[in-house]
Amino acid sequence: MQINIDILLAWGAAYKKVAAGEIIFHEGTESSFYYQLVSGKVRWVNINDQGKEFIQTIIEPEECFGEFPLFDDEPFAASAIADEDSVIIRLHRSSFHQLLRENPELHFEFTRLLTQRLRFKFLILKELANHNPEGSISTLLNYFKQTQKNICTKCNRLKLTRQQIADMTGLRVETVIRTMKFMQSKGDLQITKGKVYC
Amino acid sequence: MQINIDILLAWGAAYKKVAAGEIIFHEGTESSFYYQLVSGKVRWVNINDQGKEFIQTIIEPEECFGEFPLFDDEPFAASAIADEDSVIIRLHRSSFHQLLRENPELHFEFTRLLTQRLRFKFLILKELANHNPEGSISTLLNYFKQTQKNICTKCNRLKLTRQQIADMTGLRVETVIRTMKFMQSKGDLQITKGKVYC
DNA sequence: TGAGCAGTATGATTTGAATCATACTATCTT
DNA sequence: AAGATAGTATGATTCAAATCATACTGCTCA
Repeated sequence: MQINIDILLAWGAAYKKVAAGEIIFHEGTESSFYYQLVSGKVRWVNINDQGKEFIQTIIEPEECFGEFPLFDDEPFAASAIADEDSVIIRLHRSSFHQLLRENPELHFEFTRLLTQRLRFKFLILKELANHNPEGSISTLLNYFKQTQKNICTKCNRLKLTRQQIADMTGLRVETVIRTMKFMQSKGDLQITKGKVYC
Repeated sequence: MQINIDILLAWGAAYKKVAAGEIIFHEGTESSFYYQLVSGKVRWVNINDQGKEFIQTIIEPEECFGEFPLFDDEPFAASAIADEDSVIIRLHRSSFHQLLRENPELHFEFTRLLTQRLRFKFLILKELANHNPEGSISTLLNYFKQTQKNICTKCNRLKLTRQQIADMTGLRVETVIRTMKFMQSKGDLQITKGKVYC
């Protein structure tokens, strides 16, 4: 879900450029803005004491992120880091709330987005709880296929690294590599020159 | 978050009694209703092929559940099962949508609820991904404390069984029992006659 | 075109949660 | 009050993912 850039600008939003690797906001800090990605790629991520990352969501252009504080007045639940040079746009929360009040259809779209994100978490959690790497990876890839995210719709090539899959499933990269090889041997997916085709 | 019973009734909602163990709705089935628990207890749960349960949320009186289909037109993401004889109330989706349209403040409250639930999933997922039973259990108990759920606010006694904690963290009940004993030995919590005090 | 680096892949070992089995305790029901 | 059952607890074993180490391949950049 995205809010049309022209609408955001009309309500006072401002662009911001971020460099690859730059932290847009930190988990645990307060927020006063609505964030939307214009171009580039951002990962919405938790980092533990050992520096290990858990990627909650990979944000793509036109998608919003870091919206929790706007609705529950709590700090950020995860950090946002740019995977590549990116452009984001942000709107102050008071303007954002007013925008929703004056545009109920937009509010419904937003509610739909939160629901889709919550459903995704239900899906991933039930798989993680099964302690079955193949199930977790399979479920994640199926989700990407259905939502047309992170997979090339023309050639079905997975656009993510094994490490990113590992970071989204709580598994180790070695486990993801071996599990995907196994899935290839079963015919569940194809691997050519290291590239995965679902 | 709850919608006042009188409002629900005024908009055409109807009560329904469910017996302990009764399945209110099944994962994967379609829905046309908004559900709210009036009395009793319900668990919102995924059940895998081996019959193992993953409890996504324990629903308490005045809380709604099964709301995803209302906003994203997809089937139920988990099943709802009554833990004890309960009373629920439900409103047809079209009336529910109209109720929100005519009451923007209610819609905002609902958005806040979804956000809180999403934040809880972010929290549990990042802990599960760390493969650290003590961290997962500790985080869950802290969450219950903060939200005053499942813990007696007068004596701090945990109202859930070890099995329920296991079902909410993806761990085995033996692991939860041993980990809680370990946490007791560290002074992180107290156990008296099998009862846990946080 | 070649060097360097990111990403993929393989092998060996460790380890802790799962698994299986069984006993004990608290609670409920008659 | 006693029997039955749910829940807690303990002990032993298994095993698959984590961990550690190292090699190979594809891609980027000069």
